[in-house]
Amino acid sequence: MINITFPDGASRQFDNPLSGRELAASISKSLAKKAVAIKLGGELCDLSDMIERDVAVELVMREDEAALELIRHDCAHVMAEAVQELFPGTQVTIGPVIENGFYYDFARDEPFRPEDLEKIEAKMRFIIKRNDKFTKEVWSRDETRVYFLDKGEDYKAELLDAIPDGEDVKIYRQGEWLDMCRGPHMPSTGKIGSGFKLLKLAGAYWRGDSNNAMLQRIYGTAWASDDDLKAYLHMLEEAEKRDHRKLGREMDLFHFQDEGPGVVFWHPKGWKLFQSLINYMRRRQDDAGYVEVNTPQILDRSLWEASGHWDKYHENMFITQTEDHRVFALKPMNCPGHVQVFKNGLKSYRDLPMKISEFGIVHRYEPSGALHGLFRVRGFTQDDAHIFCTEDQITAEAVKVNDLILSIYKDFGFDEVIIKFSDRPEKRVGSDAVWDKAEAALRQAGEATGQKFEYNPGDGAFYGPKLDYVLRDAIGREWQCGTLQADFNLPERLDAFYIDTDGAKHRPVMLHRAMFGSLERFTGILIENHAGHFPLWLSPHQVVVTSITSEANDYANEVLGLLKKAGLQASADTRNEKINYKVREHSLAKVPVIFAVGKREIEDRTVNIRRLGSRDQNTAGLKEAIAALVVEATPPDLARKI
RNA sequence: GCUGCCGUAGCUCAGGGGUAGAGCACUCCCUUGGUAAGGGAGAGGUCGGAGGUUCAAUUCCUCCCGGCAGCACCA
Repeated sequence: MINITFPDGASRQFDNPLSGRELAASISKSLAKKAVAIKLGGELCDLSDMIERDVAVELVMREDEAALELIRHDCAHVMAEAVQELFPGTQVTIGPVIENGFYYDFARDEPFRPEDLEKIEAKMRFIIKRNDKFTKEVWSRDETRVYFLDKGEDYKAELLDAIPDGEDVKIYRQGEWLDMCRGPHMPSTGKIGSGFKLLKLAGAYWRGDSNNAMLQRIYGTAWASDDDLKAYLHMLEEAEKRDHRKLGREMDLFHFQDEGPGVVFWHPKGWKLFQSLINYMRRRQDDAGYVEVNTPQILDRSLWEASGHWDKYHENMFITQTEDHRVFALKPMNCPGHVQVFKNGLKSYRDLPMKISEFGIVHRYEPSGALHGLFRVRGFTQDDAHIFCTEDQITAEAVKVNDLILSIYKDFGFDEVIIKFSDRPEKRVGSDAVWDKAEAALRQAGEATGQKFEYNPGDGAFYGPKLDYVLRDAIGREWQCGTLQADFNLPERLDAFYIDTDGAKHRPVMLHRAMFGSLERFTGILIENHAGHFPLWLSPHQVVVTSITSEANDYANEVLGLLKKAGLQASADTRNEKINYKVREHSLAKVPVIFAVGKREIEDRTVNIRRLGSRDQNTAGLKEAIAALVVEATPPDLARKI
């Protein structure tokens, strides 16, 4: 007797094992038709799988959320068949489901061309229309190996060897074509429907290792319906519109040029925004007891050797040699410099914790392929700080850092923050005993914050474990910005010490921390998060006063003077253009507030106000309008103090 | 760094072995207009760089530089 329970709590008994399909049919014909898979004890399985034990089941319909990954996975198989049919001799490798779609990696000497995607897609639609049944078979290892090697599918044979002993080797057939696969799949290719599209071609290393051969990856997206596909493609277009590289140019914030790959030319407005971030952070850090320093851009090789950076990263450092053959490196990190500040002059336990901060400009020779607008650059500014403290102080200091980070993100409108704990990586400095201590201390500190955190094994810095702060932006993307790292190694390597109550030298612990991380990158994130529509306090160009006729030019300039006197970032547009033209231009430039002044406003000493994103206008007295903007433009931390 | 694609005016892009094109932006003139493009004229280019093939290269080939997508990397 087999006892099957359903999600609604109902249960049914069967005398003999039966398949999911039979179970569905036993309930209703239409259910059997609509079901595409079954969950057995929460695990997604083929409808053809036999139910042989007491289990909780859930039939999965094509429209169900759970079916989406099947649609995508099936789509990957169909794509692989289409590719092998169109391009004989191409080897298949792996084709997993990813967020919003799928990909399949192929091995083929000839590169695929962008126009091939259309042909492949057409072939896929043909295969889907043919509605081939997916059937599962279990093969022996030997016959599977012989089959794929015989077909010239060396990668598949290699994948076979990776399947753990005792696990079945499953083969899924669709018509004439078959693939070794973990499954599950829907009953037939026709269930995929038409809501899919091949998106892009890219190279990808076999098994994600850059020492291996490069395969060709084809990415696709797939959805339950054409409408869902359309919505997704529309979302992609919208995301493209907020691309900070595009907005940076349109809003005249910054530029890049060939002579400086990966380094930013900040324009006046972009720099204003950048300075707003620094000013804000400086106030927050001052309030939190940090002392700001500035340390050299270039330092002798020996210091980087001592810190361990040379050994780990010298290939990624900008190195310079002087006439006297001394080798200097542009700093890739601020920590060694801060240790020098700490070491200069004897420190007492009374000086701890000492929180040294710097808006440190660091340079890293990033691989050319990694560069990406402001998000990945070769020269950037960190809101870096190092807290020199005793082991006993770690928890309290970590909690303070945690609170500060969360408070700061909130001020920028990022309420959703994920925290990740990373422990020792393979490449590291320091003994295991020291790492044991550092990891335990940081983990305990993390727990003391009361925040939940995810575990991210092996991803720590080479000198210590870390807590990373990941924020979620307006369109759901995640950005790792803040970090808090416990370091027992660098103080040792660079011989930092303080005099404790016993009159003897002791090692301090260093907590490395950053909150924005890279100011450049954070600026890019803000641009994309707001799609260029900055809140007033961050906007580098807050108000433009437009004259409606040249008669109003003098008044416009007078208004401008008052705005500036009130500390607002403002300009006047007295050009000989129509108001429509000016409104359009400043709206496109994303100026948050447009004042329009004409005869009426001159007479009444008022301004007509139009806010970005609204077609409505309202008129207000000059003084009142400016006063209201001053309030709105006050940074959130200062507003709290008023 | 790797694979693929790309590089033409400030921007967005068309073109293509035989003296380089459009729209917007820019300059000047007309227009004084009440909330997302008023009209006209003008100026603007070593077609990313260096070699090569050719009577002739912006166009074809090679190398280099830079960008884009993904992979790898990210102290």
